Amino acid sequence: MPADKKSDVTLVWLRRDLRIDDQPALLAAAERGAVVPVFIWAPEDEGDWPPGAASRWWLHHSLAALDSELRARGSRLTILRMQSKSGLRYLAKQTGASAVFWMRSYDPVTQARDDRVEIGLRIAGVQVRCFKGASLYEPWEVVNKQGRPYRVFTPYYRACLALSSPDRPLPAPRTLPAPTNWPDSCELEQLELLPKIDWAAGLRAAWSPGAEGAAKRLDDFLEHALAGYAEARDRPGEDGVSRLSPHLHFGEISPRRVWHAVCDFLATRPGRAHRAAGEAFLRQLIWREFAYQQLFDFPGAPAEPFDERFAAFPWRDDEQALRAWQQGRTGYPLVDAGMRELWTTGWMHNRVRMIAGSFLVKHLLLPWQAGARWFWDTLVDADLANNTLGWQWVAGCGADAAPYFRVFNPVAQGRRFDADGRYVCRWIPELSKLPDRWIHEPWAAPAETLARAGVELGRDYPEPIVDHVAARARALAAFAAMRRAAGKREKKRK
DNA sequence: TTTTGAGTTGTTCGA
DNA sequence: GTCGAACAACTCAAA
Repeated sequence: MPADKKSDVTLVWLRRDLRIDDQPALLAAAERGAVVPVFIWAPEDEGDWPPGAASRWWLHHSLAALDSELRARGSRLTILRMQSKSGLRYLAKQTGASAVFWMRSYDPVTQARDDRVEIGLRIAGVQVRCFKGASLYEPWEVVNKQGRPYRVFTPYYRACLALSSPDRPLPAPRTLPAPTNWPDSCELEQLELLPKIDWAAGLRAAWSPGAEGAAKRLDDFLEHALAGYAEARDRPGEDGVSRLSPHLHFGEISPRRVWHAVCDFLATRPGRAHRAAGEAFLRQLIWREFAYQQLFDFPGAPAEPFDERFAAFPWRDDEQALRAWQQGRTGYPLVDAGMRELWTTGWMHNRVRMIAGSFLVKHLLLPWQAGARWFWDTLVDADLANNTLGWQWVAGCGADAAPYFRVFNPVAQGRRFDADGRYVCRWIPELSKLPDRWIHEPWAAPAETLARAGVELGRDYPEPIVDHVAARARALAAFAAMRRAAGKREKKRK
C-alpha cells in the first residue's frame, strides 16, 4: 500500500466513536492510505453542554484504551487541545493530509460545530467525508407517511421494524497504515480530564471504559441477563440490565454491533421467553434512536419544554431541596438510594431514574432542567438526546410524555420493584437492619423497630422532606393552574 | 378532509 | 386482597 504518498494521508476525527470496530470513517481512510486518528479536546466548541465531570473521567480512560488498541496495530492516537477547526487545519497542514473523515452525529451542538469545521476545511482545500454509523438509522430515514418525523414512540418503533434491519457492522480495518511522520500530540494527562480530588474510586470499581470493556459487558449481558431481561430490567437490586449506555454514548461499541449480537444470539435460542426478552431490549435501542431523532428535529429541547404550556409552569426555587435531592437526603429511601448510586458510580438504574426524576419535578416542584443539569454532570452515560428526552418525559412536557397526573409513589414503587429492599440497603447501609416491611418508609415503622435497627430518624437517616400525599396534591394543583393560565393566554390570542 | 384509535414505565379510590 | 374506573384532554398517525 502506498502509505508514504502524501496525498493519501487521511485524518480520522474521532469524537464519540472511540472504537476501531464498525468504524466506517476509519475503514474508508485505511483503504485510502495512511491514517492519522485524531481526538481534539475542545469543550468550548460544545456550547452549553461541554462534558460533565463523570463524562470527562470516562473520556480519559476511553482515550487511553483506544490509544493502546491503536498502538497494538502500529498506529496511535493524536491528541490536541485546540479549537476543532483550527486543530484539524493545523494537522492537515502538518501531515499533508488531503482529507478528513468522521462519523456524523446529530445533536444540535455537535452539528453546528461540525458545519463550521467542514466549511473551514473545504476552504483550506481539504476534502471532508462524513459517515453514518453512530446510530442505527439517521434521523431523516424514519418518517411517517406524510414524510414528517414521528412524535410518538410506538408508531416510530413500528416504522423502524418495518424497515430492513440495520446494516451489518463493518469489520475493523485489517491494517492501519502509518504516515511517514507522526504529528505532534498532547499527552492525555495534559487534557486534565481526571478530577483534581480523586472522587472516582466508585467509578473505577464499577466500570471498564473502552472497547474491550464494552465487548465484555455485552457478552456478559447476553450470557447471563438477556433471557430474563423483560422482567428483571425493572428491578434495580438485580443485574438485569446491560449497562451498555456509557459504552454506547462514547461509541466504544456500535449500536449495529449490539443489535446484531442480540439478534444472532437469539437465533440460536428459539422460544417465546427469549423472543420477548430480545424484543424488550431492542426496543430500548430504538428509544435511543428516537431520542436522537427528536433532538435533531427540535434542537431547542435541552432548554425548552416541547409542550409550550410548561413555559408558564410555577416551578419553585428551593436551593435546599435541590441539594437534599442531589445528595440523597430526601428521606425517601428509594430516591436517596438512586441518587447515591449515581454519585458513587456515575450511573443510575433506569427505573430509579424515573422515580428520582419524578420526585424532583413533582414532589419538590423543581424544574426538570435542574435535574437534567445534575445528571449531565454526574452520569458517565450523560447523553444530550437521551438525558433531555428522559427528563421531558418525566416532567410530562415531552412530545410523547407521561401524563402529568402520573406521579410516582416512591414507597409503592419500592415495594413493587425492590420488595426485599436489596437495592436500598446496598446504597443506604444505615437502613440495612430495618425489616423489609419498613425499608421503603422508615418513618412509618414503630419506634421500637427503628430502635432495634439502630435508626434514629433525623440523625442516622433524614425525615421525609415532603409528605407524599400533600406533595402529590400540590403537584396536581400546580398542573391545573398551569393549564388554566395556558387556556387564558390561548383565549387572549384569539 | 374527516374520522378513529391509540399513546413505555402509575396511583388512588371504591366496590 | 383484587379489580376496574377515574384521572385530561390532546395530538398523532393512518385509514
